Amino acid sequence: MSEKVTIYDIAEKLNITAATVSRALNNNPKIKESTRELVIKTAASMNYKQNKLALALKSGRSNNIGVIVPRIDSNFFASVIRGIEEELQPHGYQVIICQTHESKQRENENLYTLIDAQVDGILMSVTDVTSENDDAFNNVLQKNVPLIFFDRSKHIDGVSSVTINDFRGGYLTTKHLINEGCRHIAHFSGDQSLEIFKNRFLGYKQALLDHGIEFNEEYVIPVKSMVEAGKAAVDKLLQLETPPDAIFSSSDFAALGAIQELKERNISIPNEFCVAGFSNEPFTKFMELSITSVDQSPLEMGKMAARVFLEQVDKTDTIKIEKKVVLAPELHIRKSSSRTNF
Amino acid sequence: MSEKVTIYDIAEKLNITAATVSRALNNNPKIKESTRELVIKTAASMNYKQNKLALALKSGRSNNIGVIVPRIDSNFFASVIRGIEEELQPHGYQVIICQTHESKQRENENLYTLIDAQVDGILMSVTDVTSENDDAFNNVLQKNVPLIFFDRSKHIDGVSSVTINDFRGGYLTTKHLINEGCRHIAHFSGDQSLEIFKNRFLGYKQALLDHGIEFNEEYVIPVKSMVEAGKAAVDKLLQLETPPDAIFSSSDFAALGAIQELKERNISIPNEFCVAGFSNEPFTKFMELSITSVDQSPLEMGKMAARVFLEQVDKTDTIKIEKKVVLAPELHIRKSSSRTNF
DNA sequence: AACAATTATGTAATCGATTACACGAAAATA
DNA sequence: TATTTTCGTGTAATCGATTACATAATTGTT
Repeated sequence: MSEKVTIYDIAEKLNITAATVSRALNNNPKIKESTRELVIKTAASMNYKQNKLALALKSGRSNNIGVIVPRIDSNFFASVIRGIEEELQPHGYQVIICQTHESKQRENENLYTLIDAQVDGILMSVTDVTSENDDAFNNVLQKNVPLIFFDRSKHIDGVSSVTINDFRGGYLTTKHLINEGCRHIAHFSGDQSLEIFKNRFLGYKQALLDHGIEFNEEYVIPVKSMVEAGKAAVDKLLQLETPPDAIFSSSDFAALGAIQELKERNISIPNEFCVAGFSNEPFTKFMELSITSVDQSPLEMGKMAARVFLEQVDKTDTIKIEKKVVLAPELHIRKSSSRTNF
Repeated sequence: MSEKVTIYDIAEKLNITAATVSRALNNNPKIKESTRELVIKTAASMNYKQNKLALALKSGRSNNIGVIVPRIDSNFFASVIRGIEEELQPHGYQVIICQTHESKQRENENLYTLIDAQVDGILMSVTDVTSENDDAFNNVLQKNVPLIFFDRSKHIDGVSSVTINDFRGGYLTTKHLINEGCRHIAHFSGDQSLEIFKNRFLGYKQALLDHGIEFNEEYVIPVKSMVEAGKAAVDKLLQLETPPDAIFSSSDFAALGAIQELKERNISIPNEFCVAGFSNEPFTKFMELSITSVDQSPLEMGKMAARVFLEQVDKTDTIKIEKKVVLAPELHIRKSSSRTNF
């Protein structure tokens, strides 16, 4: 029962052609009103459902868009995806998810796979920008498939991006720490080949400069986005001749690790030491000692990326609009860095 | 440049037929070795990529599978999806994500949309089981598309599911609280029309019974999975004649709210009051007062659901294997309920 | 009434790949 | 050498929908 019903079945039943059925269902104005009604009624009664695959083959558009992220089980990326899905669903697009696990090879595979699957666009957060081999990206562009970067982007001509102002995020946070009286501010930096981390670092540096605080190379520690990494980094910092009195971490997880380590050493937060993170992961506000962090409005970022995609799709192929959307970061000041009062 | 290369282009170049090209590329044994090599080499040199849409139309299989969850930006669901994606990717399947936001209507829409998109299977966590209208589900089954429930399931003949033993989760947690000396254990329950919440409740009840503790209806509070809901529930509980001395919450977020409220009232945890949650959300172990919680092994659940799907797809259509996989919950005992020592 | 203009529908190609069937050529057998 | 197998390839239909073009049916015009 319930074998697939096609427009040919409807046509046969009504003694007309599949072409007429197709036109009737697509509101082609050349169809007699009575025929249209009859076809629509019959289609409904036969429980007809358009075969999207046939449509896709004919039109060359799959109505699927691909999203590539390092991993999906992080609040930030999951929220971005949520935003994308919510924005694109009403337009009839389905979202296909791929993860890179920070592997450039996986990223390339995913790109090729998505193109093979004939997606109508690719929204992604880049995994690795050091590689000089951009074949996979070029392949996407050559195929004229809209490509949009979010959060972690890469400079490629004709590619739009939606990011936050990481420089400003770093600047604001550092300035806040300075305002709280900290004068020896360390920085946990992520992989500086990624712009987001580079910019957070630069914002940090600029804030120091603007407030007459000397930049100290030793205070910058490369750190993975993990609790353990934060602990180890604190250990390292406290061995310095002049240990710092604050940390601006580009990762909430590392910030958490730092706090745990400082507590174990009975260093009082925020009195003796202030800590601020980045990303506004849910746990930062849940802690008893809530953690100051920079919100990246992931939901908004996802929606924005989706909107940029919608603008680019359907545009004349020849014109390449390169759009750079930069969202404002929002510093959430919490207990881990509030000496004044809370 | 780089116009789509088809097997016809290759055929033309080599002065053979598209059929031969197709067979050569598909390792059909009837093709002369020399021809095969030539075709493969030429295909590579022309940068040929198989059009998956054409293949999908011909074969009726899209190589996409749909995943429906209430929301993606929750650690649990995101992790399940991660598991699904990792397990299915090597088999050439792409994962399409849909969210219901706990709306039955959205759930139905998603089901129809995925079927329209010709997915090869649907893995989902049910949103609402109260509804008697199963048209959307029946539509899936009629179309012979494998349907697999994970976590939140629903009894439908021929539908497999992967869940955890929620009863046992509830039982273990409650027993643990009893072992810690609690005798008045309250329960934050989710929507009991969902089996997961029903079973956690039943496990809780059974543990009380088995340990000679009277079940008190007043101690069971229906609670949304939100921090605020937990606070309100505590407020309510403390007004009882005999307030409880412990809470087993079916939500980590509500458990967190409870802890916050108890702290505000200067009730000491775990000495005066023990709290345990459910889901093992990342924040539960990050808190200074870490929260006892039940782990649902979401990654494993996702992988398992994917494996069940792989078993069912390609099976003779007539045989309906109904597989019920039940994973073991794992209680993570933490500070919020550890009176003994930690 | 004869012809033009309009409207509705049919015919057939197309999207790109797969595959049952047919057929010619080469190899094996008698 | 004649005949049967085997092998390799070509022919053409198919998946389901869309659409340019052709044609039939209807209406309008003089």
